[in-house]
Amino acid sequence: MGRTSDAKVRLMDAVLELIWTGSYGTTTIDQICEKAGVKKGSFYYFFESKSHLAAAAFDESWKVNRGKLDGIFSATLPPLDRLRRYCDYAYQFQSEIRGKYGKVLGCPQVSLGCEVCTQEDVLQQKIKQILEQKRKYIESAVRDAHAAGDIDAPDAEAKSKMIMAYYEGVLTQARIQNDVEALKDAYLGVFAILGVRVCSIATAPAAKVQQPA
Amino acid sequence: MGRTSDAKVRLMDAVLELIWTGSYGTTTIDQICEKAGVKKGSFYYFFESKSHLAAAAFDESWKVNRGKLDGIFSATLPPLDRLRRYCDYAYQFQSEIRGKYGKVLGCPQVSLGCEVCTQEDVLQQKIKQILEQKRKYIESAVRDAHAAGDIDAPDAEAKSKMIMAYYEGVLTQARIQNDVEALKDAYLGVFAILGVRVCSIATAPAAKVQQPA
DNA sequence: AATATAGTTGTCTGTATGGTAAACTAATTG
DNA sequence: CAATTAGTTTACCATACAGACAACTATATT
Repeated sequence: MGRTSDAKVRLMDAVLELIWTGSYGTTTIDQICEKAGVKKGSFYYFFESKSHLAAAAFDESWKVNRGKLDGIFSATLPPLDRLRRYCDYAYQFQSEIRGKYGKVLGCPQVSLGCEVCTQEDVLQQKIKQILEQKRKYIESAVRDAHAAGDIDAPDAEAKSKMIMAYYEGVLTQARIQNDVEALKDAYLGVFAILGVRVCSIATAPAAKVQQPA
Repeated sequence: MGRTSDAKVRLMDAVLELIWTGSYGTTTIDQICEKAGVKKGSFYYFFESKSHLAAAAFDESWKVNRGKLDGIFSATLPPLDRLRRYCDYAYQFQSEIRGKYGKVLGCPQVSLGCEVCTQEDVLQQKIKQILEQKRKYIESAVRDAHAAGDIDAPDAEAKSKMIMAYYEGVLTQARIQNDVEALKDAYLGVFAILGVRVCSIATAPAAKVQQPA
């Protein structure tokens, strides 16, 4: 074995941040290399193109992020609490992002997916796949809520697609408007879609979502 | 007066199509000029930059499109019918687009807004402004529905924001998934958000939205 | 220490890009 | 028809870009 380095992960971190804070199209390989502190030769040693790097980076990032969602959507929690926590998490997280970057950045997968879906097929497939996995969390929460008699939603898949559209829609709006406030009440929309009488929930908000280290 | 030409509108048409079918970042001035059949010198005669052209084009396009929404949201129609028609329109329109371009393209304003919001301020403001105007249609429909006793929605603005997030979210998903099917049932989500008992509506679907010439 | 492996660097090339300037052409008006 | 205005074209420049490559360095294994 030769020596090891973290240049690969630095490149992945860099591209994620550049795409998220800007866009895929305007992010250049030179920029990525500069931010990562990696020379262009090394870039081409590790990745064959910008799109391959981006796909790898989103894949890797999702593996990490999944753990957070596993916690939020823990099966030990009442199903509607999980959804509530998911909304709270979005607000919390985007607020942090706003503090860090001065801007609300929304959902990386949707932003990138929306931008490249007609152009970059490999990347596009990766994004679709991640978003589909995200939806599964919602779907099983809805199914559990129905089974528990909390809501009437025999078609959990259909409901989860609605909620997903709404949730990602709110995040996209937050990005475009550069405003986190709409996220604060996002759960109201989710519960409305599910036909939950919100008053009974609003008085007992879920505990704050813990940020992992 | 010297001679006249339609090079300006050809440029605006071209940039709209290129951004919508692709993205803002990857659309070059040379591409725009080629598609419009206009030389680069002429481009710079009419517009000072790509972003200025895009802003003008979106502005102009919105002026045209507004007429369509005025029809869909006609105050003479029952308020919930207006929303239903709006959803039907999205499905119809995106289906046409899919036929024409082979791809579902979603909402131009959201796609562009999401892409450039951290980078192009002029453009960003224009997009925000158009989206806000779009929302107003929904808001007044919700207010009228509440006044008519069809729904219980004392805060029409808040509800309209939810519906807007959902509606644009469904369109964005349609683009990313390249699938119009979710749009067919979009009205279900809208009515769920409004707490409408959908069964009573679903049996009496609104008339097909007419396409203006 | 020898050698293979893993990682790094600076440089080079061809092309695409935005942007400018100046020459040119067509329509309109007095 | 001459002057003016509006619109068009071509040629050109500097820069930024993706991508390739060959030379180089550090580490691990034997």
